[in-house]
Amino acid sequence: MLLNDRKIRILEAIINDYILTAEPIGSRTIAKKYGLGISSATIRNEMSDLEDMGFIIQPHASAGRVPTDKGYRLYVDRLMRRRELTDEEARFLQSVIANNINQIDYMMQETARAIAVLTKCAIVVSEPQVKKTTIKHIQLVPVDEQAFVMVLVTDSKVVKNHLIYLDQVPDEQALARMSAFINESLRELCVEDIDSSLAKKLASQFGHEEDALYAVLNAIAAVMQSEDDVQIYTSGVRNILSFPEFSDLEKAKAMFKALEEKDMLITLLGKNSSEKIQVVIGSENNLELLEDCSVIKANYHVSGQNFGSIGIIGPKRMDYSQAVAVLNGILKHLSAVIKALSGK
Amino acid sequence: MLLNDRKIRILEAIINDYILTAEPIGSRTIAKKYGLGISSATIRNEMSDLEDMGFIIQPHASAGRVPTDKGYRLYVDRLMRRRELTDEEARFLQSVIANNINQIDYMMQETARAIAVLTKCAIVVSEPQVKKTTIKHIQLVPVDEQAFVMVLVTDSKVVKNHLIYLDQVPDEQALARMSAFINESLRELCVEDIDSSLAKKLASQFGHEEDALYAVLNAIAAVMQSEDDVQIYTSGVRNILSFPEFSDLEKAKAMFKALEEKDMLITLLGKNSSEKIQVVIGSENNLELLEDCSVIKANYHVSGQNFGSIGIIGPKRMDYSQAVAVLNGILKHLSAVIKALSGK
DNA sequence: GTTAGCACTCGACCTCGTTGAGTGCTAATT
DNA sequence: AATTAGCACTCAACGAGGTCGAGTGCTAAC
Repeated sequence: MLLNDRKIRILEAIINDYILTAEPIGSRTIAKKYGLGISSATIRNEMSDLEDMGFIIQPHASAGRVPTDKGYRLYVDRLMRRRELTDEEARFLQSVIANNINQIDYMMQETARAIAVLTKCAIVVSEPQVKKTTIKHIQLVPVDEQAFVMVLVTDSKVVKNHLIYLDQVPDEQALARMSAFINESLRELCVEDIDSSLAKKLASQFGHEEDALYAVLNAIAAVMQSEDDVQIYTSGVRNILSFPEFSDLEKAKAMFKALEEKDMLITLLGKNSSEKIQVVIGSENNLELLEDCSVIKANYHVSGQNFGSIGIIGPKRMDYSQAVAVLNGILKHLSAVIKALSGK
Repeated sequence: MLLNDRKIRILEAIINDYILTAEPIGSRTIAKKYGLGISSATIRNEMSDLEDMGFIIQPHASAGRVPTDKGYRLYVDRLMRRRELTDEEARFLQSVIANNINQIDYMMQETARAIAVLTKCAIVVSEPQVKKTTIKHIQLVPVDEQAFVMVLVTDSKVVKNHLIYLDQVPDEQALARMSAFINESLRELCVEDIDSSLAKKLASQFGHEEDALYAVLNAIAAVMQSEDDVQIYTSGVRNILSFPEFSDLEKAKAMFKALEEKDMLITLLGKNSSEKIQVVIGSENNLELLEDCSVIKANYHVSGQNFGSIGIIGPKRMDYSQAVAVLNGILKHLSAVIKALSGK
């Protein structure tokens, strides 16, 4: 059977209406609401065909039609109008990015919150993994008689703190010397390169304050360890309560629970590092718990560095065009801000 | 009317049962389930008295009784069995505290998450305010040609990072000198003491690299500014969905929304800094949105420093004894860990 | 190929009677 | 005087039955 132009127009009407109302839509409604110049009976025949082709389905015998995953896929690929962000949306996103540029690992979380506000969807963010990046600088900063801080800067400008407690904290000068020594030894090393044999070698080279040196190297390893498994944050999860598809409390609960399962979210955001925005509809994600959801996701790279991934999770009838526009907007603003800062 | 022993035992039975079942409880049930040795008719009479005294109430004419705020208050003050944490609970909390002792500002959030798991309630945490504490140390750490990090350590061991972008980043030695100079000038100063006149004075004293110095002082001010309004975090908010009192979707939504209102949460946690655990029942908190909830809260001080506050929010029939035990446990473990670390 | 007409389906909603848990009151019992 | 048994009454919850309306598929006419 051929998917002629009229069928497409009808399918488009069904999907647009369903996105708006979340109610199954019947032939008469289409005839009345979307002046296609044909009668409801004709539309009925065409709808029957569309159902045979797998684009729409009847939830039960005497109900209207609802788009299937295949229907949404066609919509996203061919029918959806791609739009730009409104000025207001753009300004909002830009301000969030600009305001958090001083704490890059925090920025993605704040951005997620902003997207949640704009799209009214749930947002998942994964942080960049430190182990893939190299150590740029280490600095030991005194705190008091029992503790000092190890500050670790990676080449992707992520800064991590780690308090180190010790019976005998070296004085400020000693800490500075040790910082310099470690920096000299570890500069540009990948975080993965640090192991116990390296620690031993360094300790013998440095020759004194062994306790402190070991503690620092351990701390570096600990930071690495904790960053080793990807960090995942969610935001705006409560937004799903506003969607009628989750007005069943059990479904809502299941959804909340699903969005707490880190492993699943990692799978969801995926490992591919394409810079293109991806739309995953319903069961395409192969995750049973989220088969009623769609995900729009993107990876962020700035000058070749991975800043993490963002996924927008909503019901299958979510506003795809907005979601895509928002992710595109972020991509644009992020590079713009970074470029402006690096002064070129 | 006198609140005699028998009335108290009946009230206790009602509250205990209601905490368990969330259903209004009638005289016959009490007679059967809690062998008090009196008939349901007698219990009916006593319940009628208890209602007159304001301890219980009938939600509607032919229903059983439910405790009032006054009833819960009596329960918490006089009837509730105070219990200790189980070994398992204690171990769990201790491990969370110990594992995050290296990042103190992060520890409270992780602790909140742990409490949410234990109590199945929603948890609110407020961070300690930097402006009340003094600057212990500042360190400038190079990142790359366009940026360096200002690391700020407060006397309560909280460490804050702030990336500073500049056309001309001073080299490592210059940064070190500037760190030393600022430390010398600001040591033990309260964060509130830094203003533009001080900045001018310091800039003229230091004499060179004015741009960078101003940027750093601004950054210090910015950190102060952002910390100026209390930071509030929530955890385990979705737990409220499991309580039957919020099985009405509208109520659940209202609750979610309420727990996003920062101002309200600040009011809720309160400004008083008593070290005692406080129980606030229902409308005692004077917040209409949360009048169906109770809050158990505590402030944490270690060697006189405020670490922030934690509030456990649940329905009025929550497990008060567990909530109190958990907060007590945290208080204990926190001091224990800190003491162990400071080596005394 | 399109449309009007019609029988049919089925969820949503309303009404109404039944059930059962609960109360308060009164009179009998201890 | 306190307790209890008994009874009439109340009311939410539940299920059965009925109506309504939005929707369909099919057939015959245009």
